[in-house]
Formats: sequence, structure tokens, C-alpha cells
Amino acid sequence: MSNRSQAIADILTRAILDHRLVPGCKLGERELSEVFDVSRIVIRQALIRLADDGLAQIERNRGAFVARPSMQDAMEIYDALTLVEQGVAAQLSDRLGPAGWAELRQHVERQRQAVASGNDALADVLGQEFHTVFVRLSRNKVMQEIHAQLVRRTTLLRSLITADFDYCNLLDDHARVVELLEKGRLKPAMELIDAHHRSVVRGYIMDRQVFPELTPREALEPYLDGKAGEPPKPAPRKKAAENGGARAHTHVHVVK
Amino acid sequence: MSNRSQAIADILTRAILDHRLVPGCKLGERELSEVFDVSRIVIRQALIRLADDGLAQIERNRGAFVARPSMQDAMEIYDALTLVEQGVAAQLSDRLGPAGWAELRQHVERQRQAVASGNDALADVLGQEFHTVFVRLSRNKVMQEIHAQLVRRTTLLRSLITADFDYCNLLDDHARVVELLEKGRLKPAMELIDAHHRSVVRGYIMDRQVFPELTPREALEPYLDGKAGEPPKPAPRKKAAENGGARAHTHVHVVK
DNA sequence: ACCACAGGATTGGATATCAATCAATGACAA
DNA sequence: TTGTCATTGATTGATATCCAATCCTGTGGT
Repeated sequence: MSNRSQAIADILTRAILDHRLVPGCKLGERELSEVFDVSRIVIRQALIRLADDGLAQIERNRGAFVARPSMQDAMEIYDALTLVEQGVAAQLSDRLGPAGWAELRQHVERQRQAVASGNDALADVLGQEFHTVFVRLSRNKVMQEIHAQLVRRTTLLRSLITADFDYCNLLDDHARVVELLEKGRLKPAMELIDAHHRSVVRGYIMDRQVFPELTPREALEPYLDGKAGEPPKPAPRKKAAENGGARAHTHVHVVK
Repeated sequence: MSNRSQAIADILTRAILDHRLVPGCKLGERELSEVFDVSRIVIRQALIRLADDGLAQIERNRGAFVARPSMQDAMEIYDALTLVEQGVAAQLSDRLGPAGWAELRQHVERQRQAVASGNDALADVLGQEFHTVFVRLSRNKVMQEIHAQLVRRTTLLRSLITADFDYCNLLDDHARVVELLEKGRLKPAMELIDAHHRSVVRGYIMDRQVFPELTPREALEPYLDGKAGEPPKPAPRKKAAENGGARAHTHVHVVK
């Protein structure tokens, strides 16, 4: 049993990234302390970590809330993400060894197979994972942490949008980026990364009103239970009910 | 009087960046709580913020210490900083308006005058500030925060090195970067940024042993005093006594 | 010299308590 | 009815005290 507050911060983070805790949701200290069965102080420390990570916002004497980024924030986050991934692409095209390129190709191939076999959920996970693997190959832990934080914030952003556009043409971007980079065609690869993120953020339509649907108590219940809880559940969405359980995610194969 | 723990974290950060609290220095909860006259819990919260920022390291049941980054960390931090500033440079060369270029030129000019008039301390401050101004012109708060965090960590790194090499040829780098960028010569500018940071990190010689010389109580005393304290004092350095009070900093004009 | 054990010191956390501040409620007047 | 103001309740920010777990150290025995 290591740091309680860190563990709780991790659980809250996962709940937010799973869209079980939506932006604007109140994170009351008393309520959370009862849910996790710890004192308020541990909750406060966890909330401080979340706020430092950009996932929560603490207002003095009013409490903590799941962060509600603005459209401006969204664009800045995607700009930063583009900048980071373009930079990593430039580094990789210089320094990546054969094993690294093989890992990238293999990852893309797994994603291709998942899409071909209709396993949209797996394709979704792999699509998210690709960016992380990409940055991991830079062998720079500082860069990895910065990138991971940006990815977390983009995942939070997806709680705020209605993701019902057509992403079919984005599915092959990862493969093409790897292909271009391996051929040494850095500039087109970087432009493709930019276009990739741009087309994502262009599809964003922030609907101001997001309704919780779940109390924090209900939202967090599956993560508790002595950490032997069930696997992370997808977020329940009223509108996207026909989505077959797949999360509303940019990489999911949604045919409008 | 807003958040106590945030205010204390800010003070601790400044003390670390001023090299009054050196890497490895123990940040005991009891001691700090007496120094700041607050409860231990507030100190814990401040230390959590510092740890999240990479400036402190918390070991379970052993306490918090000022972070002691390794040489590997140093290279990764500078790699990340290079990546960020190169990316920002690329963005600015695309989108920066005349007012922005004017601000950059003016800043460089101020630095040039400071160097010319022998005001090494001012030149030092301006040299640090340049990077911040540079990133601020991207008008991306997310990027600014990432960059600021990296800069904090580079400042921490300077506590670990003996900065007695010749940086004369680096003094004009800022001016040349601005000049190249404004002419649209992006690639040379980016290579110059890379070379700038590379030559800095190449001069790093980490001496494992860093002696505190100051207890946290002494180190923090000037920052207290009802926030009306004297201006931030430079760190006392035994060896670099001939340095005329200027901090051991990469941009300082040290003639070997 | 070396190992084991005990004690001290420090952190991690719980609980109870108080002050400060915000928000909702309700009373009252126009 | 509506708008304004005061009271009240709830929540956070912070403190003090206490206890458990763990690490460090120092001592004693072999």
C-alpha cells in the first residue's frame, strides 16, 4: 500500500478519461472521502495532483471540478500535441534504429488487422496506443511524460464533443506516417501529422451543456472494490447507444 | 490570502531556482512547517506540487528532497527543450506578425545593450527571459506552461554543475536566431537552437557531491517576512566568489 | 568484525475542530 | 410580482493531536 493519494488520483484520472466523470462534475471532498473511505486530506492531495495535471480545476472555497476546457484550450492542446509529435518524428527519422522501425511497422500492422477483422474496440485502443509507442521510441522520459499529459487532456476533451463524424480517412494516417518517415521523407510526414490533428480538432463541436448522468459515487464504484474490480467499463452514452459499446473516440470506426 | 500550499510551493520553487536549496537537500516536513509557521499538512501539499513539477522527489517514509537529476535526465530535458523551441520557431516563422518580430528584436537589442554596458546581471536575466518571450509569442498557454516547466528544470540542473567555461560565442545566438527566422531561413535557425542547447549541455560536468551550505531554515528566511522581503538574493557560492555576485548561469559572460 | 534487536525519529494518515467563504433560502419592501 | 438584503447551511481551508508504519541508528552480544 503505497501512496493513497496517488492511487486515488490515478483512479480519478481513469474515471475522467473513461468519461464516467464529465467536465464540470463536482468533486466534493466529503463525498469522495466516503467513496474511497479515506480522510478528506488524502482526497485534497489527490485533487491537487489532478489539478496540476490539468484534469481538474480547484476554485477557492468552492471545491474541485472536472476541468472544462474551452475551445481555445482545445486548439492549444492540439497545437502542442502536433508540435511534440512533429518534433519526435524529426528525431526518429534521424536516430531510430531498425528495431524501432520494426516495432512501429508491427504496431501499425496489428491495428490494420484489428480494423480488417471488424474489432473496432481493439482498433480504438491500438490507435490511441500508437501515439504513445511513437513517443516512447524517442527514449526520452521527459518527452514521454509531457506527451502523455497532452494525450490525457485530449481524451478529456472528447467528453465535451459530439463525435459523430466520419473518420475513415484518418485510419491509415499512422501507417502512412511510418511509411513516409522510414523513407526519410520527413516534411510530408510532419505535414500529415499536422493534418491528422487538424482534421480532428476541426470536427470538434463543443456542446456547452454536458450532463453528468452519474454521481461520482456511481461513476467510481467499478474502480473500487479492493482494486480487483472489473475491467474498465466504457462510458454510458445516451445518444451514441447504437455504437455497440465502443467509446466515442476519434479513432473509432464510425460510419455516419 | 489564497492557497497557502500554492504560495509555499512557489516560495520553495524560487528558493530552488535561486540555488539556495540545492539538489539532495532534505525538505523535512517538521522543519518547513516551523519555518513557514503552518501545519505539516500544508507543507505536504506544497511538496506534492513540487514533486509533480519535477523539482522535488518524495520517497515513501523517508521524506522529500530537492530533485537530483542525473546526467541522463539533463540530456533528456535539454532534448525536450530543443524540440519545443524548434517547434515554436517553426510556428513563429509562419504566423508571427510584425509586432511580434519587433518585440523580439527589441528584446535582443536590450540584451545587447546590457552586455555592451557591462551589466552582466541584467544580461543574465534578459538572456533567460528571451526564451520565455520567444515561447509566449506563440500565444499558446499550454505550450508556455510546458516550456516554463522545462526551463525550471534546466535552472535546477545548474545547481549541479561547475559553470566555468567560456560562453562568449553563445551570447549572440539569440540575435542570430531572430535574424534567421525573420528572413524565413527556418532550417538554419532550428539548427542554431539545437547547437545552442547542445553546447550548453556539453559543458555540463556533474559533480556528484553538492554541499548544502545552508539549512532550509536559512535558505528560506529571505523569502518570508510577510512577503515584503528583500529582492531575491543570489546564491552564495564558495568557489565562484570572483564572479562579482553574478549567478553561475549559462548566459553569464564569464571569461575563463 | 558482524549480526540482531531495540529505540528514536520521521512520514503517512485519521479524526475532531474551527474559521472563512459561498450559495441557497426566505423575509421584506416597492 | 419582483427585487433586494440578511440569515443560515454547507463546503472548503487549515490546525492540532494522535496513532501506525517504516526507516535509521546505535548498542550489545557473539
